Amino acid sequence: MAHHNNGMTRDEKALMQALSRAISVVPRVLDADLQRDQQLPLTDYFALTYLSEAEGQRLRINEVATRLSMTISGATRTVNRLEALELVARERSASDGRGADVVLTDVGLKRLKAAWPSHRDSARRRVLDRLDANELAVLTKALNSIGAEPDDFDSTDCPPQS
Amino acid sequence: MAHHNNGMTRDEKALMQALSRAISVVPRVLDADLQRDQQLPLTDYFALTYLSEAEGQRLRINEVATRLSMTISGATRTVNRLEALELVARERSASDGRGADVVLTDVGLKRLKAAWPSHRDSARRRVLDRLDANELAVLTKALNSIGAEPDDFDSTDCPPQS
DNA sequence: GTGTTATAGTTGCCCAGTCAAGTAAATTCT
DNA sequence: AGAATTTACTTGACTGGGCAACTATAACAC
Repeated sequence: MAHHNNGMTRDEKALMQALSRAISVVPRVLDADLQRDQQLPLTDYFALTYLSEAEGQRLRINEVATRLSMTISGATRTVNRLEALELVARERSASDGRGADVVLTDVGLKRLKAAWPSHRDSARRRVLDRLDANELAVLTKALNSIGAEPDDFDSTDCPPQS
Repeated sequence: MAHHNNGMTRDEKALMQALSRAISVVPRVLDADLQRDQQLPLTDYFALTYLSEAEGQRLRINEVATRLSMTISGATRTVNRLEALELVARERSASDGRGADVVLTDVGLKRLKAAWPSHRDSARRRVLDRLDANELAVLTKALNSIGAEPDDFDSTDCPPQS
């Protein structure tokens, strides 16, 4: 019953619990808010946002993937969805014919502008309003420092047993 | 009210960005670590953990769902997976025949014990080692306060701390 | 008792996103 | 130049999990 010494402390356990709760809950509620108000999935909204901020309102697929923290194939499918709605267009890159630039369309920009207030309010209600300035700063720094590989050991081979 | 009439401040934007990155990345890396080392999905690992901590090592499906922050149907499927591996068993509840208790089996407990060091190390490497004591405390509190509905939610959601 | 409503789970259907394999253009090697 | 390799996606197969509809039991009304 008791904690073993080589385990986590109570505080560490509490953090991991809080983290896994937030990880499940936050994206769901933000997405639900946006879907309800704007019929736009959160991922697609973010993709539009990143495009709107990009030079020439265009990004390569892999840049979309990076910004969304998803795989390239995931980004491909996201762009497919947006393209079907004509919120973005694919343009074969002049400089590199292997892949396409994803370009924000006028419709896409309008859609983004229309969705923005809703997402902003949602983010305030669900997240921002509940944090004071200090928490905001610490949280931002802390969240940015977790997750990524400490130092890449990708060449890990198969575990002992087969 | 703040002094920005329309958008978010730079800091607020940075937070939302950090949050959405962490939300994508953290579960993926923790899950990948555990799958690689223990062939056990993170969700299933957490389910086993909650069962091991429960009175009589048993929980109703809906309690599993609550702890995992997922829907009841999601929890049903998680339990199905675990049951197929014989890590848990369903037992029709004596007191309420509508549903089942999910009981941790001996095999399940062994599996959990075997997986625990791996998950602990993973959590340290990916998360805990990168935070100092103050960050840990602030982050825990902050993460616990975000997400849930502001309007109509039970104050039981705000966890007391000792 | 019978009928009605509420509750606990399960199941069918769907969607987003991952991985691995495939394709096509670009780059490097010889 | 042509072959080999690397890069930049795309696609097929699959998985996890959500929603809504359904089943079975329980509880309440009469």
